[in-house]
Amino acid sequence: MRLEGALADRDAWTADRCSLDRAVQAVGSRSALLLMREAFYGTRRFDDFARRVGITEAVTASRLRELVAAGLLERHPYREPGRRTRQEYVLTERGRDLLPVALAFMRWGDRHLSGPEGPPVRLTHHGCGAPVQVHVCCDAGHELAVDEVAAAPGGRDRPEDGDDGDGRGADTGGNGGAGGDGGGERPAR
Amino acid sequence: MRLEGALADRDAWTADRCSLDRAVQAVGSRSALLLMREAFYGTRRFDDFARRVGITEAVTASRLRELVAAGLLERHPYREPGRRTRQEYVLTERGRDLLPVALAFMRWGDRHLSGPEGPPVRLTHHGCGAPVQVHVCCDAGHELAVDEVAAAPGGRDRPEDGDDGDGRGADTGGNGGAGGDGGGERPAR
DNA sequence: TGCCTGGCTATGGATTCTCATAGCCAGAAG
DNA sequence: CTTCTGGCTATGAGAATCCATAGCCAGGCA
Repeated sequence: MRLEGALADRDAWTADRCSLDRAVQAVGSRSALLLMREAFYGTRRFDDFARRVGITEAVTASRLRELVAAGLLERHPYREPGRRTRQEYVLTERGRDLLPVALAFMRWGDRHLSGPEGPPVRLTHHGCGAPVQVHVCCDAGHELAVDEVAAAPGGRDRPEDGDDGDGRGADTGGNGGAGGDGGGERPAR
Repeated sequence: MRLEGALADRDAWTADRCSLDRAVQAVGSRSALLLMREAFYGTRRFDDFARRVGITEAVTASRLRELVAAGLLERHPYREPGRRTRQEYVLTERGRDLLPVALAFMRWGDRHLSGPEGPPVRLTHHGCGAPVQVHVCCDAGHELAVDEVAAAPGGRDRPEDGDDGDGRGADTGGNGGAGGDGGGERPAR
């Protein structure tokens, strides 16, 4: 990784606003990540989360509350005939945006931590059947190795960067427009 | 996400060998991830790690030892003139493979957690200057949304990603030059 | 009315992670 | 030899996370 501009001297700046740090603090616990995995698998109900993840109901309640507070999940009331009203937990746009994180972890584990039996779950593209990967690439389509990534000081939006710098709520839902850039948004399908 | 084959009934199987879980247990702590971030930034020495990450030397020593044991970093002795021999910590192939995880977290934080000031660090492709993204896509080049990912039972075989546990060094995602590109591996747009 | 059940909460204790502080060791300096 | 310094380790306290075990509450059911 190459440090550019004001970042060039690594001792001249601190990473106190680091997005990686913030993200890890927000959703980096094991149980939170496993709950998100289940949400990606389609789970919506409290006790399904607890049972499928294999954590206690107390932890489930606590993490689910945090994930809702952080905006990754939303509570929606539902009611089955003859049953009382319950809450289900559904992914928000922000929660869905965490997919690359979950899959990147999963793929790394597949590659480096699965024993001779191989990985337990295989991911493919439902449309074409090809294996799923998580890539680091630039908007021009090049895949990058570590030493091809350049880090420069950030700041408010620059036209180039394809996404809303804002954060909070600004859903990328359907393509927030954002950057003129002409790339980096939703794929064709 | 679509569950296929034996996975279709989510209550008929348990995720006890889950790669995501294993990966998180192995390198999911905040300090470990931040140390890896510093390693990606180019840091190699003990006290630089401690100071730049902002954790105590005790934690630094402990995590660094774990990361070496897990094969993400390697200790190499070095010696400056007039100084005694020291150890430096350098990324292994397995450690470099964690880049998508770190950057996926970072990008998510950039997008959803950075305040009005915007993200503190901007990542670009050193070669072409375009912003860096982390994509979930299939080998055919399609970028995938959550509901396009299919999960099927895994197992050994599958030459492509069946890479074993001890595997260091293998592969690196066939791309090597990557660059050739012109449309090959990139997300379809 | 009273009991039962599914969904969620509360409490206590064991682990794990982190910080703060102090200590150890191999050379360099004197 | 003694002292100093950079690199690393050890120890104990506090916080976060997790498990196990109750407990509560709304509504269905008898």
